[in-house]
Amino acid sequence: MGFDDICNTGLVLGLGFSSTADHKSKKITTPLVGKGPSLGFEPSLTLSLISGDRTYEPPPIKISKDHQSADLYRQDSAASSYSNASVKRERDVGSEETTTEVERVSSRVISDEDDDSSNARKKLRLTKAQSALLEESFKIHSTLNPKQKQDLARELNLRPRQVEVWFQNRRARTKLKQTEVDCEFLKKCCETLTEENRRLHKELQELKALKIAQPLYMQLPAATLTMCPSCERIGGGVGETPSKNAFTIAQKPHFYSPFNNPSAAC
DNA sequence: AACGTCAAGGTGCTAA
DNA sequence: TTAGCACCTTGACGTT
Repeated sequence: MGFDDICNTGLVLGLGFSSTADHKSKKITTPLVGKGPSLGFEPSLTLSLISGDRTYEPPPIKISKDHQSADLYRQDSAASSYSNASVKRERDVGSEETTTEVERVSSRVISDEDDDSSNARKKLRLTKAQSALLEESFKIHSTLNPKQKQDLARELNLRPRQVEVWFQNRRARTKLKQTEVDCEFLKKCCETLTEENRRLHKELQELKALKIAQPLYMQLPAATLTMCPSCERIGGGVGETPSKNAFTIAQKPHFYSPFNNPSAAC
């Protein structure tokens, strides 16, 4: 069952987050991966009727200056990105790496001799040792103060800016991963609630049919019906108002019936 | 060739 | 004003 199918039930499932922390908050003190969904916010699901005229609108796409003058930017970017020789010397830095790591990085080195022959932006790859140390540090603290950054950069033979960028990207990856986990969790919630909704609709139809089938004199007054205690929580009537019926049964629309299976919520 | 990954650049926001 | 961050994007490189 796809998401479109879920959304075809005549109901709208709202996915909300009651945030406990501003998403722009500066400090993320713990890595989020693997801690289950919704750290820092509480997912909330609401089922409501489709209003009919609302469609999903993706967030506005930001058009950066890059797109307006792409070619110019590429030139500038290529020229500026690696103008700092300290980036290019990064390969020499991981001299303690194994032979496989040497192989891994060999094609990425821009030697000083290559420097003036090509302005092309070459991708820096961190060595396994560097990545491992960065990961280890990230586990301890996902953000760095300037001193930690300096120390780590010195230890890794990288520029502080590179360490900073690595942590920024690492946080972004963590957040993306967490978002995917949350998404899966909410999809499951959606499926569960859709199924519950379907079941309750069916139960309601059965109750209505039962009521119609019974002779009028056999219908019990409301006061004699047994209310399902757990349904105290499930509010909201479906269908006609009680005042239209021969009997006024209810403030709570859903009553326990001995002819039906009790609610799964019970 | 298409796609995924990731280092790094650009931009806007916020707190100090 | 500025540093630091999130977010978005680019481009190089590896993999399929």
